[in-house]
Amino acid sequence: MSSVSADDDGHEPITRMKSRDRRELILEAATGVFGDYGYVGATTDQVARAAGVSQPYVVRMFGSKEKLFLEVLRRALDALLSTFRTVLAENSRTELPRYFGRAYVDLLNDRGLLLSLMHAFVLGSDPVIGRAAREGFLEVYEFMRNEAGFGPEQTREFLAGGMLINTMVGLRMSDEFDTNETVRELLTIALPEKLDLLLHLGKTQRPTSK
Amino acid sequence: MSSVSADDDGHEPITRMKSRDRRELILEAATGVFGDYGYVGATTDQVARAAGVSQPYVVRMFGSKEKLFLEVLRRALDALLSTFRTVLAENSRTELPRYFGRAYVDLLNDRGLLLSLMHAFVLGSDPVIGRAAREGFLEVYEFMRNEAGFGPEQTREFLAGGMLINTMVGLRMSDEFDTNETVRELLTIALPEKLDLLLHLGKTQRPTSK
DNA sequence: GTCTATACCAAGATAGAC
DNA sequence: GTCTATCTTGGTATAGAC
Repeated sequence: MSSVSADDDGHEPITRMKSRDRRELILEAATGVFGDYGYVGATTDQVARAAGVSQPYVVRMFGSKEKLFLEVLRRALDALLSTFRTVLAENSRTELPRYFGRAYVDLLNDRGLLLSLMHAFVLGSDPVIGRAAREGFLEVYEFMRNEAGFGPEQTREFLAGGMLINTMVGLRMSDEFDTNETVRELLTIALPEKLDLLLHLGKTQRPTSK
Repeated sequence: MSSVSADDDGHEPITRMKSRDRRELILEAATGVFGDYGYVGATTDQVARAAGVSQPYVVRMFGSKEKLFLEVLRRALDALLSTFRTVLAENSRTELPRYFGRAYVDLLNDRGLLLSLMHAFVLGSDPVIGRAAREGFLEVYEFMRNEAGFGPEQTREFLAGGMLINTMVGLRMSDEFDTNETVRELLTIALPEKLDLLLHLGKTQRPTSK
């Protein structure tokens, strides 16, 4: 413990920072919070506390909760696509599906990233977020077809597998891995490999209160 | 038009009804609304207006928004499973996957049903809804494995395909079918057959205001 | 069985100080 | 660049009349 106040919940005077850095910090925190509670369910105050700043500051910096979410979505898509592009550049064409699968599951390390994506994918009826989400999904689709050179059926299988993984994660199915035989079976089937990774993410940590 | 008030937005004196029937009516309305806006995003007032009753009445009848959603979830799962059971009873074992696929897409007719399910599947971090959602998904999984006799890989493929369809629907991807070439391509790939069905659901009708 | 009125709280956003 | 204080809205739930 340092010599400052014992109240370390992030509300003691904070060091100033370049706004670029703070921005990154908040975006990371927001990715986690949106991943856990969804766009509507998450509050800007939760994001603020997770980032160690004040609630109004979050709104100030991004203009609105909606704009913040759009940035989180953008970042998540960029991370996804750039991961795939790296895989594409480093591996032989034939083994791609397997490598993509691994890379995808690896993205689970970035807490909330795939989860935030999934939350966006269910918000199609929202006029602004829905549009962004559709466009985002299409980017991924186009990457598969055009850059990675996947055929229609191969693309379908890959996307479907991804959505199944997302659903398992969204459901926090792994929370019951130890206590439920059927869950073990299901997860073993649903996750091609790297099951261990999903499990090591640990149980969902839910703050006692909102 | 009948002789009653011209204000027909559902707020004129309503005929009394057996509570069982009213209950069904509200559950149907709620399925649609939750499907469109998600559990958190939907309001009990939207549900009430869609059902033509007052907001407090909805809460009265179900105890809370949460309990209402749990009932919607339960009903959706029952509909899904009983549909599959019917298919199972009526068809030869060998062609099952195809028939299940069709039956699943047919469920899209029940506006909001699969959508509400999908919304539940992303709420794993909610202590009560998350638990119900996991259990629901497991019911479907067990049906496939035990009742329908699907093998692990067959089950995986089926569930994955289902989640991809759900995602397409959640994204309201079909709203852009006419205006976007890539969307047409994607939807043709993602929906094994019965694409027409998805399209005939029509554009998402979003009430001007909440 | 169903409504109207309303209490109450949570959350996003704004103003303005430092 | 960042905070505290606060306005405002909207949404769940309760009370009680008809």
